[in-house]
Amino acid sequence: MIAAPDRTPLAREFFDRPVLDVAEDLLGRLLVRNTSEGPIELRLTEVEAYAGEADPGSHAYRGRTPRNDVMFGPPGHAYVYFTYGMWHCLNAVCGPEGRASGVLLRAGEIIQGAELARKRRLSARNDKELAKGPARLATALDVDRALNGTDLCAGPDSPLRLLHGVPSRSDQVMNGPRTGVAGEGGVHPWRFWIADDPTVSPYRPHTPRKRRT
DNA sequence: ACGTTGATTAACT
DNA sequence: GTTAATCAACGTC
Repeated sequence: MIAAPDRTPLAREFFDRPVLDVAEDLLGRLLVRNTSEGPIELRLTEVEAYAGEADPGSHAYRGRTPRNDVMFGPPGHAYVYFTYGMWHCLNAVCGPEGRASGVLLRAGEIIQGAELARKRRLSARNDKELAKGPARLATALDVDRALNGTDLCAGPDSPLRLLHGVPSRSDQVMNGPRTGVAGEGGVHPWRFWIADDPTVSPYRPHTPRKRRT
């Protein structure tokens, strides 16, 4: 007998904790996107923690700007940023207000609305690739900066929410270095994923860019 | 391995 | 005000 996942939203207090605790605890939870065509639901399988202004890997490292403003606000809200001229990535803001920590939602398994996700991810060769990577996840769920600042703890009519779902057992949670983070920020094993899950993205080390002369 | 693409920001005038 | 380097990535080669 398998218990049905808990479909109540995560409470504000869930996010108002140290970011590493929140990151690990988010694995197995449900991310629900209400689109005009219907809901898309995703079970989180991979995340990364970003620890505020002291973290060289964080957008907040150089202080508060219009772009990262949401990270400095109250926990439990969505921080969506645009990167590489093409893609969006989705984070959940954590910790006490002003701390500017957050969890990047890197990958997941689409468990409902796959037909809607496939329409947005035409290059995906199979359903396991629909949300295998942070920009793929955002694309599959039709997340862009219009959703920046969305309250993830709100009611069922909200466009983007995080529900309790079925949290992963701690003995299935792996951790290691973050993807693509250079220098001292790269030493922290702050990437968390569910062991042996086929929707987890491959690890990619930081690639230094060529300096233009 | 390489090209794509544009917001953001530091470093200039 | 203007410029140029940077960037938590993906798709195609």
